[in-house]
Amino acid sequence: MTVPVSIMWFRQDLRVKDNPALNAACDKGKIIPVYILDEAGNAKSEDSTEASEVRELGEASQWWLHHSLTSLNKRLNDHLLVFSGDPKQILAELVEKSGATAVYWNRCYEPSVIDRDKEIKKTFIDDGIEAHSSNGSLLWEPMAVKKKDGTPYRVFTPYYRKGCLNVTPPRYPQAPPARITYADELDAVVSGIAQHKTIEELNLLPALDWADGFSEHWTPGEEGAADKLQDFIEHSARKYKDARDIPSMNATSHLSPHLHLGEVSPNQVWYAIKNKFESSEDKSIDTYLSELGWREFSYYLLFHFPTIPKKNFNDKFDKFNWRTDAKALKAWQTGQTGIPIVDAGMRELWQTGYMHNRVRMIVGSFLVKNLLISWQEGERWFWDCLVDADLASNTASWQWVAGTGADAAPYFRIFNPLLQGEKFDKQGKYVRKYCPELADLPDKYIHKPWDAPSVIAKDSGVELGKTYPKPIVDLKASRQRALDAFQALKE
DNA sequence: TGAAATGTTGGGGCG
DNA sequence: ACGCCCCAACATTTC
Repeated sequence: MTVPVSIMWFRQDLRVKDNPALNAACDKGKIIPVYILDEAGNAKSEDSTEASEVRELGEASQWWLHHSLTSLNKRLNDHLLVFSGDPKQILAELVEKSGATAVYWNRCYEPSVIDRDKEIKKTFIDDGIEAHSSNGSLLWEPMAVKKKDGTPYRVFTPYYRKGCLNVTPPRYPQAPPARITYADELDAVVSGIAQHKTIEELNLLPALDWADGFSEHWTPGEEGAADKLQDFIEHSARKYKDARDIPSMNATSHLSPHLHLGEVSPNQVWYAIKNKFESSEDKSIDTYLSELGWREFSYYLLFHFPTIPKKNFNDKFDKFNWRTDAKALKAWQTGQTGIPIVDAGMRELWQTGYMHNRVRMIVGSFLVKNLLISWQEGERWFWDCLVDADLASNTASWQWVAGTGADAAPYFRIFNPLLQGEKFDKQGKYVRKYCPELADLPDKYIHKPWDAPSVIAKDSGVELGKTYPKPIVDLKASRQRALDAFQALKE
């Protein structure tokens, strides 16, 4: 009697533990583990509607993916088969060549991917091949959560409390498969498939050495994710509520890039925290868990409002006249705005592929409100630079900051980067780290070098317009300009 | 998961 | 002792 063979199609679930699809596939028999870099989307992007956007991965995400696949392959004892091309066609060919009788995967929630996967599932089932999808990435799947009247929530708190917490607890993490048995002679199976590649051949690493610094901060893969989670639980979770706002403390979990590719499931994080701290012994635990809730909310919004990656959630803003200012945009991107906390954040992003969340809000507000440049520009830059770039979180968060989104910051909430700096980076530790040319300024002027008396500036080696830019906008005037512009829209 | 303007209160200095 | 002013500290309102 022969053992049935299944294809385990890895996507955004690059882990072995708590992987429902992998467990189901292993229960069935032997597996063929597969990863496919989807290039189908790029070819048809011309005629795609807003709702079915398929994006090319950002540069930082590509770097991460390369290392994450390498790590997964190791965990699978070098059995991961990697392809580049159209998943539908490649999977079909694999099924045919291998004699597999079933395909397993965990669901993704980007609009275009949902459509694609539905089609794949239907085709297989029509051909008599089993196709099973599971929930491996979310605590609460979007389709299950609705208001009483059947429409989706638009505000976070009722969504999270009434729609999620009060209805069902998140699925408890599953034990990893007792053993993984691989299908025989995988080499023969893939030998004739042109799209078969090695991980290196996917060409995910940037040509320049831009990403070299990333590895000082990050270890992509399931093990790196577990380490970060352990670190967070031991050192930061208990003080999260207040410490998370201080960029120099690095008291956030740093799990976002790991969660994005599913190197750890939100369920594993949720229960690791819950079990460790019993019934939320302090508010920090609930605050952290609600941040996982915001991640869920982003996926929820993307599912129910699939146009949010491109269009304003609140279409009133469609007629807003954003400024086009290539020079200012460039200054923002490169951390040369002359506003220390903004520049520090943008440079952290460039150097590490990451930015502390408090600072993301500050630089976002600055771009959209002080510079009046559209959130899409910011979103695109983050998409390319962030190792945790995630369509759902990135677009929902930018719309939030811009005031165009669901349950968003109101238009009149304009961060004053100077006050934010003084409040959350009192001694300027964060600014000094990423803007070393300002490091010798006294605390009093670290966030406003333009106010430093000339003697002090000179002593600190700071010459505005030379060693560090003058502010590219006047904070007070640009604030007023934004208020006026948004006010006009309202009328 | 703001900021700034405006309003209110209460303590202390002072005539 | 009292009124007056100043101002910090806090609260409320408005954008």
